[in-house]
Amino acid sequence: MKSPSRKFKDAIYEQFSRIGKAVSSPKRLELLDLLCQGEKTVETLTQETGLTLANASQHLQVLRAARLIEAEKEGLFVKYRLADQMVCEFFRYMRVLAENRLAEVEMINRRFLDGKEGMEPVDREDLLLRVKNGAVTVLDVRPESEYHAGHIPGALSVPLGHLEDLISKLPKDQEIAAYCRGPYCVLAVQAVEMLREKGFRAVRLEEGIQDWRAMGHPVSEGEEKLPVSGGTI
Amino acid sequence: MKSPSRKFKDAIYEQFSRIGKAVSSPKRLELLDLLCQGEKTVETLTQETGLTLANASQHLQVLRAARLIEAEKEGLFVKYRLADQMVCEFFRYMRVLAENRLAEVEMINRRFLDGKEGMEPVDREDLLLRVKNGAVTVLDVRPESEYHAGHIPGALSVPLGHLEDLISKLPKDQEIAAYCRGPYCVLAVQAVEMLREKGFRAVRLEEGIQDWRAMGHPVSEGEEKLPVSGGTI
DNA sequence: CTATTAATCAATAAATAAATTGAATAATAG
DNA sequence: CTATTATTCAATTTATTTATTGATTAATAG
Repeated sequence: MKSPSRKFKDAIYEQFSRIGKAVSSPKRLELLDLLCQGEKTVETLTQETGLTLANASQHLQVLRAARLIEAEKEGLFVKYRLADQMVCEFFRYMRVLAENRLAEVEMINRRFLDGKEGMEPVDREDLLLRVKNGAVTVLDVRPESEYHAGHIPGALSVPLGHLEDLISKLPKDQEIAAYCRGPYCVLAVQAVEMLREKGFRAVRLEEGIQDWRAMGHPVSEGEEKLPVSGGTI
Repeated sequence: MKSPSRKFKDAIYEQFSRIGKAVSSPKRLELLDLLCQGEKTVETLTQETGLTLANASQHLQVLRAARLIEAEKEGLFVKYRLADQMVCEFFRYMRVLAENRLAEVEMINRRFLDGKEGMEPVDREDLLLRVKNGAVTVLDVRPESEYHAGHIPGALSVPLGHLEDLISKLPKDQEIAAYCRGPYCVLAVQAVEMLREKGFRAVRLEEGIQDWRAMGHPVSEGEEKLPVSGGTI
């Protein structure tokens, strides 16, 4: 006995809720966040999230059913990627909304960073400016494939696992800024800890590449064309 | 056996998912959409959504637990409102994402408008320009309280239920543009149908006040200060 | 005080979603 | 062809969410 306009509204909000349902699970949000860094196979996503393979696959299918991500088979592997850059921006907006509205987010973050580096309140405006101007050595400590998918111009690709090997080649005279996937990614925190132990002046850049992009800054893809000292070491 | 950084991530994404869970129900999205138009009592929201009172109340509490909305008791009534304008922008972004990614949205919309007015492809850029310049008579056909909470400058408040009474006072010489809550609200569609039956040149402005605001246009609150012919009739 | 009204609470049944397990596909190598 | 590897499917258990019902609370009027 529903009116036509009631049916219409129900149908429309039902559609909107498909997006909501897709982003209502913590694990799916983590998957989305990872895919914002670039395309990945199911296996990679499984390892990064700590899910079982079948479970990860199912979550990915839920995200795909909501048209937030796409899959493409490449040989034995299936590569998943965002269906649209807009999805990344949506996720980012959701993250910022959570940061603004949910005091718990800051609490959890503070508790985790307590004792670790990165807590010291760096002047972020100033840091970002120096990063942009190349006045600091910028390290991208994410896996290499994510660096290739998009990185801060001039940044060196030094995946965390290789930092120990490459650390001797880094310039001692200039300050180092390490960044990774964003404020809730732990790679850069660990990189800075290691760098400081070895006597480097190192700070963590909280922004991920998507934050960088959202601020209107340019993003490089693939290898760096070394102007002076950029590129993979 | 979870590592500290695994625990940290789980806790963080768990928080993000609170937002996602809140917007994973069609009815809660409808409630949010309504609250984007201005604060409302539980009773009003119940009527608008077709929910039972207890059910609406429960959904509102879910939204409140996610800190997306706030409640304030005023006498016998409880008024709910958005906790932050950002919530409205988030909802809007979600809506646009759904429109872009889910073909079903356009299909449902087209099917509903089929036969009704509003289908005719009006030149929206041009219409918006004329609305902004006051070259058309703009009718806000939402309930009066929503008009007061925010409306297009120069628009007349003519709630749909009063349109029949006030229709004789409207200018016949100028084109009329009716708007309501947004592209999926049916009030303006109905208003335009009625206006055309009475011989007016009338078009529907799909944009709601939040779309208008998002486009960077000014929004008026309260009564219109009639410059020439604005304000409530 | 009692009656009225708006809203919430509490308990339940019904529907959905999540994680786990083992089996099934699909692409490729040998 | 068989074996291997990456992924998905299907079935199940468990947990969570939703809508409904009736009782309860809170503010106000008489």
